[in-house]
Amino acid sequence: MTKNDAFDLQNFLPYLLNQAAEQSSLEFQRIYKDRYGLLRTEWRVLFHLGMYGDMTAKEIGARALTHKTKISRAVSRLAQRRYITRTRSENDRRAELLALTPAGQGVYQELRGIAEDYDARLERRFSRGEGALLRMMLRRLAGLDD
Amino acid sequence: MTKNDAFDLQNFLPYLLNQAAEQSSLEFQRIYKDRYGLLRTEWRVLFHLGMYGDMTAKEIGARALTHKTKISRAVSRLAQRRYITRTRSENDRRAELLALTPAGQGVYQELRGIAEDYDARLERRFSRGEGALLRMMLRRLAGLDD
DNA sequence: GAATATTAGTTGTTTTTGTAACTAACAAGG
DNA sequence: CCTTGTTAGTTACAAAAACAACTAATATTC
Repeated sequence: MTKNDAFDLQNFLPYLLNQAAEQSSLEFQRIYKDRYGLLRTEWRVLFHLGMYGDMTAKEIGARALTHKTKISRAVSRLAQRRYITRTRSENDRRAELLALTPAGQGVYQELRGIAEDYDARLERRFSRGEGALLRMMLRRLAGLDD
Repeated sequence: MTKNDAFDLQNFLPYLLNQAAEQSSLEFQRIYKDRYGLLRTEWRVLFHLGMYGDMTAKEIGARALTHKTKISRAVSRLAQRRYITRTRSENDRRAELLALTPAGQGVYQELRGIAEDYDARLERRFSRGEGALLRMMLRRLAGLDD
């Protein structure tokens, strides 16, 4: 009658994922937050532009699986800080093309270095091969491979 | 000069962890949210009590790595719905011992079943052994093993 | 054993998020 | 064209989270 299988909260995947994500995000944020006061979505927008080149808010939202209002607000704040510019698109005047300013480029470069270091530090917690497998599984769970 | 190593946002662990966590949490919430209208922290408090027995808000916070104000508010709402009772502790009258009511037990049992099913469904996305490894790595990242 | 510091939990205020409704531009069908 | 529908992005309002300040009880220390 009573379930005696090994289900445990500490092994429940959504719970574990949340804990791990929160933990590493907090730890990572402690490194860069004070530096530039960027919110997570702002950080993401910055990285998308820095890493993949100019694009519209919509494209960022699609890639990052993030709702457009979140993107919109992040873009506003980044523009206010003069990290990005917004240029209305020629062919579709609803959309605007986002691009990093030199200042934004600088911030991106520095944050990217920090991210690489932090990532490498996390990687060191796993044996060779484990890290790659972990990333693959997470990508699958995140639906990034679809 | 230019970094040409393989760093990619789509492989950055904190980013991936967040995406995966958000994705699975949202999906899982869609299953139980409408059912009982529980918020995530409320769900967690309920599960801690159901799974590990009566304890104080503080203990739950420590186990779940959750801030006390979040726990406090979750406890209030659970008590309002008569899912838990709060009894002032004998030896320390600041603390109160939390316990599930029969109604709370019932909800917990049902939600636990749902959780087990969902977890099993996620597990099926991975080959034998991968799932266990994933959980282990996540526990390590979450700092649950310390 | 009074003064001080700590701890369990709550409450109030500010940020951030989620959701819906909105504007302006485009697309398609008649 | 001109009505109807869709899309990019914003804004307004409600829900939730973060953070700080608070109360009341307990520990500590001199």
